[in-house]
Amino acid sequence: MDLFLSTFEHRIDKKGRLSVPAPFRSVLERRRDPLYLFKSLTEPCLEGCGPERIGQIVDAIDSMDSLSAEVATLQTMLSSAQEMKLDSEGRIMLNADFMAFAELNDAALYAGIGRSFQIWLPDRYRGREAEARARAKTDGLPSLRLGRTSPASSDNGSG
Amino acid sequence: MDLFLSTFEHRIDKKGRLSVPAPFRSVLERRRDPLYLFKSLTEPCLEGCGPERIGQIVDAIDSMDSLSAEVATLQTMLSSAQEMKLDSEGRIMLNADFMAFAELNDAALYAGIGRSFQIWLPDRYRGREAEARARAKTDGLPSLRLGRTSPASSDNGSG
DNA sequence: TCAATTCCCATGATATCCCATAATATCCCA
DNA sequence: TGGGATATTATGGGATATCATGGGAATTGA
Repeated sequence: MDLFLSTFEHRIDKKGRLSVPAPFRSVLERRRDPLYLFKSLTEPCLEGCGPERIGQIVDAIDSMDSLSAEVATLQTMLSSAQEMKLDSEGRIMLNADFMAFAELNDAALYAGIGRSFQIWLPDRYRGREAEARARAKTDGLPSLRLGRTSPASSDNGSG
Repeated sequence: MDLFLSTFEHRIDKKGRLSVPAPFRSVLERRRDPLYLFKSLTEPCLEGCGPERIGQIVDAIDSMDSLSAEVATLQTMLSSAQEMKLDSEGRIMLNADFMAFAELNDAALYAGIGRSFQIWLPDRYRGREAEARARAKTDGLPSLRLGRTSPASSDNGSG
């Protein structure tokens, strides 16, 4: 079970190139997965994942009423998704749309969140993190049954 | 699993030519598929796909009651469909009917949505995208069982 | 013959390849 | 355990290939 964890801040050079953190790369390489990025639907950041998540969205669209609002939403996700090709140094190039959406300029922060990761403007991410920690202090933790989920799974269902 | 993803905005030159995005072309070339375009039934845009999707529509018609309204609807899709020939630079020419239907003039936006893609008037597309994102923020994401969908796999099929 | 296409070539912008380098992490062996 | 040797990583730059786009010439078709 290899996951995207931890955070990494990398520079975006003047050609627009951005290194993918080596630990994330090795997760993808181990699975022989290409990397997909798409614009988050709810936050000003980019989401990174492997092909299985993209496939789930494609299949969900096919099985839903094509006139529904949900399908339009899923199509919006797909039409912002892109298979990223890494150069020989493990870098990606963010297109202008991605850069503008996440308001990136010369640096980006990767935040691993398990099965996927996010790419943020570093300062904005750190602000959100501080907010989340403050909320946890006042509101308490979400109900997490750590240490005991369902007994069955070889693949635990934390998503 | 090669899919039509991401968006591309291209110019329509004064001869009426429009480049097909290189990533879309390579999906079609890899499969040795011709490109079909037809008028969307539900939106003011054109739909693009390979022959397998056309075949699905034909098969669906064959299996349905030939007097039903659904059959008439599917037949309408087919009767607007056209196999597009690409020139040596990978461009297509949209006929007057297609241009008028999608209200295109000097630019077009391709939106990849997995197994097919759409061609929009750029500004209109961006308006729709903004609406979809606003809706997602208020209504939440569609109920996608991410991390666990049906056991039927998504990653075969094309490769 | 005229208009509309198709073929072919040119071009600027941009992405990609390949190499270099500095900093850091890892390995290896005394 | 220490410390030098080696590998990995992030980053940068020049050269090359690809891509979108435009225009002239040849070809088609009515």
